[in-house]
Amino acid sequence: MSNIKEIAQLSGVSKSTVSRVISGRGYTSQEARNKVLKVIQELQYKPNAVARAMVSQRTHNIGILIYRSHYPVVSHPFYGKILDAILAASAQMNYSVFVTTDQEMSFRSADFMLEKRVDGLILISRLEQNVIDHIGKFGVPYVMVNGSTDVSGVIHIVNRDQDGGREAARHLTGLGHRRIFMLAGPQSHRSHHLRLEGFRSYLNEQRLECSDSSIAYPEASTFEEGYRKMEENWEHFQGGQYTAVFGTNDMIALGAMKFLMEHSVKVPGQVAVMGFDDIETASILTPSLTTIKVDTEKMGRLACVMLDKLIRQEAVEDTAIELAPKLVIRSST
Amino acid sequence: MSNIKEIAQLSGVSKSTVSRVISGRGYTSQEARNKVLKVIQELQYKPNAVARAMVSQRTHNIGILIYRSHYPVVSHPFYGKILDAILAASAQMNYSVFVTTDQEMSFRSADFMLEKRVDGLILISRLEQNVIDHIGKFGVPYVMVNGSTDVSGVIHIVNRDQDGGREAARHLTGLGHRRIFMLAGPQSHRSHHLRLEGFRSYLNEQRLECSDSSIAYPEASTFEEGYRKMEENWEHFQGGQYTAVFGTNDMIALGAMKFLMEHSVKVPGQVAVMGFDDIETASILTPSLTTIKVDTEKMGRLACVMLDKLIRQEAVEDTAIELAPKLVIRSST
DNA sequence: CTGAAAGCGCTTACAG
DNA sequence: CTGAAAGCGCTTACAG
Repeated sequence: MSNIKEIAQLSGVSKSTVSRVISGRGYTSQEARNKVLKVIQELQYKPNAVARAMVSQRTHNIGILIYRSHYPVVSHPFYGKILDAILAASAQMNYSVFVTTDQEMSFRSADFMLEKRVDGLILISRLEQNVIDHIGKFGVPYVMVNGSTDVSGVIHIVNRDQDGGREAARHLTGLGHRRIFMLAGPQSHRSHHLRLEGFRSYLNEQRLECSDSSIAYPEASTFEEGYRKMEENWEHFQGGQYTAVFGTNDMIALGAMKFLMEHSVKVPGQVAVMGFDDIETASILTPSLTTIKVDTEKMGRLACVMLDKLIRQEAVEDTAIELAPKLVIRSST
Repeated sequence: MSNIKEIAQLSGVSKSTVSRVISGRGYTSQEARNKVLKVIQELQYKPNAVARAMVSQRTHNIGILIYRSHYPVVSHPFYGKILDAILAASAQMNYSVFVTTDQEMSFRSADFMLEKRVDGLILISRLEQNVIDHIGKFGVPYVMVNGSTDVSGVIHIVNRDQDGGREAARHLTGLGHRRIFMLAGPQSHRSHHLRLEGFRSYLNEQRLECSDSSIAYPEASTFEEGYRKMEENWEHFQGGQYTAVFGTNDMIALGAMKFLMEHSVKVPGQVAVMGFDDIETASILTPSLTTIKVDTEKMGRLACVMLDKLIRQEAVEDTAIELAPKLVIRSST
């Protein structure tokens, strides 16, 4: 590939002039400009971004870190959508993005990104405090998406999960359901915890029963675990006169729904099922799943916008950005 | 962030020595090594990969280009899985990866990657010949995944789609189906074309009827289009005594299945439905979908392995790498 | 308006 | 075994 030196020689000017023509900064004569531009065309010159980064101390690259112990990661129906939004937004803002996934919660991926001198980092989902602390030490700007941290002042974009939980409870009770079985994902995860909390708080306010025996805790937020927990609690469920199931995410709800249908339970006729997230599968299934939609598009976009502000050292008003969830009524309730 | 110069000063040696200690190349005394390593520890020094790339003319970055006009891209149930595999494999091989998605088939994304001086490029899915030609001009190694090109000598990793189509036909006819309705995605796309071709060739060999009226062509390979085409052909379908539907991908098949179920057709009792790809949703739905599994994991991994060979200028035996599809029997047939 | 020089943070021969 | 120098491809003051 050609470089600035070659272009300078071929067009009979100095490297400085070539640089000025390309950047448009500083004075250049019309004549010089024409000659240079012509040679650039002919050689199909592509400026070397590595060299530029070297002198400007800015790579215009950002890194996305996703820690997940299980597949899918990028193709995850929820996180993948956030990633899609980030990719679209960052392209518009002229950032290239490194996507890094890590099975274990190690420093490896983070260090890699640090060595590559990314301008900033987007941390997706839950990650351990020590990783956050580690990254914080190097002064590289970062934002968190759909996760939380104890470090104050860190920009994080989250869904109003508690409100969403309440919304779900309002919808189900509004339909007349009084005995609702809850399948709540890992409570160490902010979202699952808050969704359950919101759901329960609404039931409590309405003076509806909501005992601990009405809650089962799948060990992972997966379809399989949703199915398994429903199976495990099948006898209790039948004896408890439940008329509805609430899962703290769609996958769990879908797993439970599958189990119910396999046992000839009519959904929503006999039991209504509701999830949270609004993944694509939720709308495809028969019956399609009623759920609480998380605005993943906005999450991803805002993550980029906020990170860009941090990178450019602009003032940032809010450190916690909370997005409004939205009830999506389909045919499972 | 600290640099090699700072480390040299603090440990009382030259930059050259520091560099030698870090790289492990060339001689260094035990004493010098200890001093340098100690300072590196204290400063939490992270070598600047940008500077290294500058001198070594190798970034150890690769770029993934995905052109798709519609969302989802990264979270696409099929392409996302390939991407996941690429990410995992490239991390193992110490490459960082830029993920770039583009709505239009422009040079923009490709040029961006070229400017970043990636060591190589992975092109996913179908892309127009002019984009491939453009990339080819710059001498950057690239491989294609799940796509095809007229340029000879280009490494491409594909599924044996024709074999898969035949396998599907064998399965359905083996179950006794004689009248099969086909929903074939965009025929400009290699996969959809070959899958249909394979399916038809098997029927022909078995002297089974396979007229053009038994085929409908959804305009996109989506759930919605599968549904819509089934709807459009509903009368014809009912009149034609069809007992099975074959979709050239799962999404199309799923759309058709949804329509059938909404019209009280028992699947597989009255009509069997079969897809292609084996996306996650296929196993989740009730009834779960019988399909032909594409080895996306291997596709992604091989793409990295082959690209790495090209980058290191190793000899490459085969230019076309074809993976074997696998029949996955579930409950829709 | 233009060019020579210095410098970004490294690595790699080359002397010593 | 070690250090000074040159160079990777740019940009940015600075002189002219």
